[in-house]
Amino acid sequence: MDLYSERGYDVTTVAQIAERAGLTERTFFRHFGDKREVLFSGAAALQDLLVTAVTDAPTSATPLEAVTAALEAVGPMFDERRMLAPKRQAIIMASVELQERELIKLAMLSTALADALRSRGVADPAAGLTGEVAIAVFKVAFERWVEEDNKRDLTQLLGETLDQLRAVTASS
Amino acid sequence: MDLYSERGYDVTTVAQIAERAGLTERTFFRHFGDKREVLFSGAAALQDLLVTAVTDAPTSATPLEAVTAALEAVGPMFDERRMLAPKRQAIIMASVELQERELIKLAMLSTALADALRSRGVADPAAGLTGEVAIAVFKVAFERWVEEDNKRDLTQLLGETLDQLRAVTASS
DNA sequence: CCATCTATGTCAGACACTGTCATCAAAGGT
DNA sequence: ACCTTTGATGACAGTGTCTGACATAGATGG
Repeated sequence: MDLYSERGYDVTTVAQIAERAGLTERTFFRHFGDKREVLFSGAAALQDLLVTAVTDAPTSATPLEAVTAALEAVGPMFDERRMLAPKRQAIIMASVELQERELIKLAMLSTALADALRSRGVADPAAGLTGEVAIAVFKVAFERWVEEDNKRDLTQLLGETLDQLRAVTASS
Repeated sequence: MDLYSERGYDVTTVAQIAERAGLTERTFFRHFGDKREVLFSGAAALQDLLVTAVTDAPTSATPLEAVTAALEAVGPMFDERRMLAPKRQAIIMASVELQERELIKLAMLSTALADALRSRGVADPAAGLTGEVAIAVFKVAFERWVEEDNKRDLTQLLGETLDQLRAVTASS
């Protein structure tokens, strides 16, 4: 991450990363599938958090309420690391390649949420849609959080964005 | 696309594509930014269609109604080419690389929609959120359309998915 | 008839990533 | 203590993507 910040993602070679880490280029690729994956290794933990929150939501909760609980669960995780997240995000925003990786990770979160909802008995068009919508809310809230320099908690912004969602989709 | 279908995306080299097209490898990269872009050159037209639909929506339309009009506008475009779309989608679904490219194209559509909404005077959290939600609806409807082997029109499925969206996000 | 522009070919090279084999150290069983 | 096995690393060669630089040919336009 230091190298990506200093010189930029696309101009730093894997050889340079390996050198600074005191390893071989080959060894780097044994730890990470590719050059981008270094920045996304934490995605698995995030997914676990989301899925267990949905699974543990009360049976009476609607699909939207279940994913709302999941979003509330991940908020604090980011609020704690509010120092690292913006630096990481700046790197990602400077590279299309990295944005692609970020998007597919978010898509994986969406399908994981949808699967968790199906395990709760949610029918199929609704499950997939709710997963997508939850990630949409996360994306928008996270973007604002970074733009505002973390002046407000991500948790709070997630709540506001969920309110906005209900307002926007309210049948007129 | 023929080569990608026959042998698979990742095992076909650009040299093979260039040979079948009667060109040089170098020339291929002058026409397409990379190996994946061949399958996504039509995204620009799709974006234009969406944006103009939002722009041309009546001033009285709510943000959600405006993007609904946009989705209704792109439906027929896919229903016409219902022969080509599944083949293309099968190729994409078989390759993570291609899915990444697809996701970033969809994300670009989302931001284009959001920009068009802002031009209509929609405030900022709502504009971005509505763009994301519209793309979420498109993704879910499109997935069903392909799964069902185009038995129903995409236009119809988009309408149903929008209904599902309102049902799912209805305040309880 | 010349100038200019555009598309293409040719070549060399950087870099990401993979397969393969060798090496070395830690772990564990007898 | 000795052997075996396992896991992590290094060394090395090779393929494929993508880029930069230069040359060439055909089309276009004055």
